Amino acid sequence: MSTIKINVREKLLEAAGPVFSEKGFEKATVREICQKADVNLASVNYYFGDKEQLYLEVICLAKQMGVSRAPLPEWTENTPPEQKLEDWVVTLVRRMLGTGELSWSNHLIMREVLRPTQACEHLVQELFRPFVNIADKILLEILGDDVPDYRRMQCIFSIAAQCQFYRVSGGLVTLMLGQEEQKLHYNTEQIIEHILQFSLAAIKNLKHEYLSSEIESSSSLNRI
Amino acid sequence: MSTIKINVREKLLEAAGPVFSEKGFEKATVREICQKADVNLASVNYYFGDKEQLYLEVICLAKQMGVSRAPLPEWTENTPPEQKLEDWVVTLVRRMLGTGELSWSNHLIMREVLRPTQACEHLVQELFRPFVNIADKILLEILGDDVPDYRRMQCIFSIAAQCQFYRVSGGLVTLMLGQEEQKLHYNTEQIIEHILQFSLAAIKNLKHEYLSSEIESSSSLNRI
DNA sequence: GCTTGTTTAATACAATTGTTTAAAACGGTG
DNA sequence: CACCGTTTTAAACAATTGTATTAAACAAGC
Repeated sequence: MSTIKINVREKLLEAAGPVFSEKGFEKATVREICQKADVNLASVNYYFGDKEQLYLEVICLAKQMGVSRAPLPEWTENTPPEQKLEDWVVTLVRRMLGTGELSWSNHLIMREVLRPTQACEHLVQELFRPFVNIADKILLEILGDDVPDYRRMQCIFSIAAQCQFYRVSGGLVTLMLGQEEQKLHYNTEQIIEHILQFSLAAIKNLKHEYLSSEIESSSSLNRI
Repeated sequence: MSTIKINVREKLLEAAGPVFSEKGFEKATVREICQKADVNLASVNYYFGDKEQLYLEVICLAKQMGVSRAPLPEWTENTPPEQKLEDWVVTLVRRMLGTGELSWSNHLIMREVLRPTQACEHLVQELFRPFVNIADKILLEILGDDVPDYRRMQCIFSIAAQCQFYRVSGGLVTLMLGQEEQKLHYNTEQIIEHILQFSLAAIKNLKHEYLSSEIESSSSLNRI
């Protein structure tokens, strides 16, 4: 007797998430959402005013789920920065490539990244910028403060770009490789391992570059 | 007397390119295209059958323009592979981030990458796979054949990912950085330079990894 | 000049969209 | 039971879409 009467608002929010994520704002229809939520067609306008307001609330919901779904692990004072960076990348890839029941939130957030609306600014402030700031601190630990700020940000972008690639261009990757090749060498764990190794090498090289330019002559070990 | 009578077909193709690129297939309307082309509404169906056929022909046109717009430079036998890789990256970034009058073709192709339709398979075969094969040969020159094939492909994906990032998430980058910061350190040339340095360091490290694992024990079986 | 095939034009059509409306159903409260 | 505010329902509305239709304009050949 307690669950048969669920709030219509909640039913709408739950039903709208996957639909918006799959179809996008424009192609998603109020009729399909209401049908999936098993409520009357007029309910969206009754409870949310219009379709766009419903969308904004769904985005907010997706943001909360995205954080709680794949949280960063706890670190102690002497956790090495390389370990932190690995955790950070793992978390990012998990959030981006996560599959399963709740993956609609990832898709929806990615849609906002690819084609920002007014909701994206909210995501930047509440989700992206804090997450990037964490990576920035890690890189500061690894690189030291001789490397200028914008160079760290470029590295963060390069890492995030690789994670994003497999989410965004997954269809292309499937078309480029055979499907058996993809299943062999492109599961989530191997993708993570490659991104980490690739990026860590580049970062370490950046550090050496600034080290050697500081010492100038004595260091003969610049890696390239 | 010669130019006042342009083919209606061509007018439609030229007008449809920017519209499809800006709005996407679904949101682009036949009415807007016909209005921009200054032809009658029924012309699309008369010359192309339906909207989708027009779209396919526009994609084909975009592919041709994309290649001719930013071609790869000519190489001689003794062009060093690092130079080739730089040319390759420069070409890819130019094709992806290219602005100006003809940039609608880039946008349109990127739309196909992000959400592949049947037209994408054509793009893979005619545009992406040949271009990736070139990079694969370059990396083979740099890395040698001790590095397995899929590792080269992972590197290519990582490079392409970084190029794609600034095209795909340009709006996000603008939101994350201040606009003045973006204009300072994120113009095309600096993006290219960073991607090159970042990726080349990672690739060289990969080479050293396989070199050392080869030398340290004569048996070549101890990869994992 | 008339005929014939091709192109252009204006309009109509059927389907789908978000939104509104007005009445019915519901749930307490006196 | 009667009343009243809230919620739900079915239907309608206005706008927009791709496409079809039908007739007019045109060009070319005889």
